[in-house]
Amino acid sequence: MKRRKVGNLLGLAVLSVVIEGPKHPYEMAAVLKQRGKDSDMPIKWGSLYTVVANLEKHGFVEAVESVKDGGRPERTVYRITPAGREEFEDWVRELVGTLDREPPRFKAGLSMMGVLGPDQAISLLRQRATELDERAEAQRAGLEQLRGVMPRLFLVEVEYDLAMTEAEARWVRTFLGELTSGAVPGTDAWRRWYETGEFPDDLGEFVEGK
Amino acid sequence: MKRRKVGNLLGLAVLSVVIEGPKHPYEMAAVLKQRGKDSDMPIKWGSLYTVVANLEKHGFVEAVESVKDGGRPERTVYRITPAGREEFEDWVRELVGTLDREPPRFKAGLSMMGVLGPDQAISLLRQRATELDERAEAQRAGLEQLRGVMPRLFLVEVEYDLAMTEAEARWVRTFLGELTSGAVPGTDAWRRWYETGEFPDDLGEFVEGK
DNA sequence: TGCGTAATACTCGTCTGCGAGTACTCGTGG
DNA sequence: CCACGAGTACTCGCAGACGAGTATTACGCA
Repeated sequence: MKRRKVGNLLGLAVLSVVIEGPKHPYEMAAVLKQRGKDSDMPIKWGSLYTVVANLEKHGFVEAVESVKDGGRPERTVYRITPAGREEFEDWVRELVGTLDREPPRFKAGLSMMGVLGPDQAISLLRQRATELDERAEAQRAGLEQLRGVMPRLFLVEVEYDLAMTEAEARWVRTFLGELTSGAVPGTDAWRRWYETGEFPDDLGEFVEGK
Repeated sequence: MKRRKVGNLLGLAVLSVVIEGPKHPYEMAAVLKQRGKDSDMPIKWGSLYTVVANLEKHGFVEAVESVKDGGRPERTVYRITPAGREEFEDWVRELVGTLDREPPRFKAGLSMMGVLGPDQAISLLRQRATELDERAEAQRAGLEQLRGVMPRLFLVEVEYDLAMTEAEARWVRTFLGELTSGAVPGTDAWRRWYETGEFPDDLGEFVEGK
């Protein structure tokens, strides 16, 4: 038995809008988009209908009616069920309350940075640092602008995002500093390894530093 | 044309081991597992063979031979190609140098925390904070222990992970502090909304605080 | 010597995700 | 007044991800 009957996060988004009233899939997507949820998660049309169908299969939503409004294609309107409400809350509870091992891709990159050699690594990290700063700046601006319009409580997730961006930027900058100032032992051995392609059979080379 | 011909991160892992010498799939998995890569990414057997096949299809690896060693099932041994080497480096370059919008699930949870009401939210956040501390502690311990054995350069990704865990823990604690001390306006309106199910039609309720 | 269990090395089939199409309708500018 | 582009509302089908199964051999141990 797997964890979640419907695993796609888009399913959560669907529940979150359909909880406010019955909707047909296209409308759900429209609401999501209008609320800016699509910025972190562009709506995938293919997935939307699959996900809604799955939610229905598991009794989290049910079809209410098929409206033929004007000459438009037939629309099936769905409504959330009590089970769906339950599932939604439980899902949010899980998301907020527990850590999920979902390791960031950057971590994978770091662990394989060896192949690039120190010089390239440094320039890439510099680039990342710049991008992080830019993103943080954009987030700060967006936040500032929203602060007048939206209550603080609705901005929490943006604040979190910003905090994390800043933290990563700080870490990258710190590491970069150590790397360029020669505080990290083994950089020379690393360069040699990159240039010759031969891995030093003495691991000690990486720890002495020159 | 999509970004990456083989998109699965497992493909990167495969390249990273096959670059050290020809291997058959099962052996790749074994090496990965032995190096502890499987802790952040448990090997999915189904994916492994699909991914290797795809890598072959796109010319990143090639079959070297089919060995019949002992009575064991036939094994197909793969070797990396120059294109594969190129792809590997390029992939790592991308991972290190650029930001990928891959929004954390916790962020989704935060943005929907509303349905839970403030009290439940607070207790869940406390739980998360505890888990974060535990993880950080475990990472610190692991790091300390590895530091004697492995060169610093090979521990970078763990250091990054730790820094991020600590940063998140700090943010959660800070937010929790604000929430419980009443520094966040609108908490009462939030509770009322949760208890009655009625969303205040005056958004101002969330901003006045009481 | 025989038996159960772990390790080896995959194969198969399902289920999901999603891009690309389809078809219809409404508004508007020429 | 009608052609065309933007919006509406899906459908289809492929490709990738993955779990669960399969078959064989090696090994410990009673």
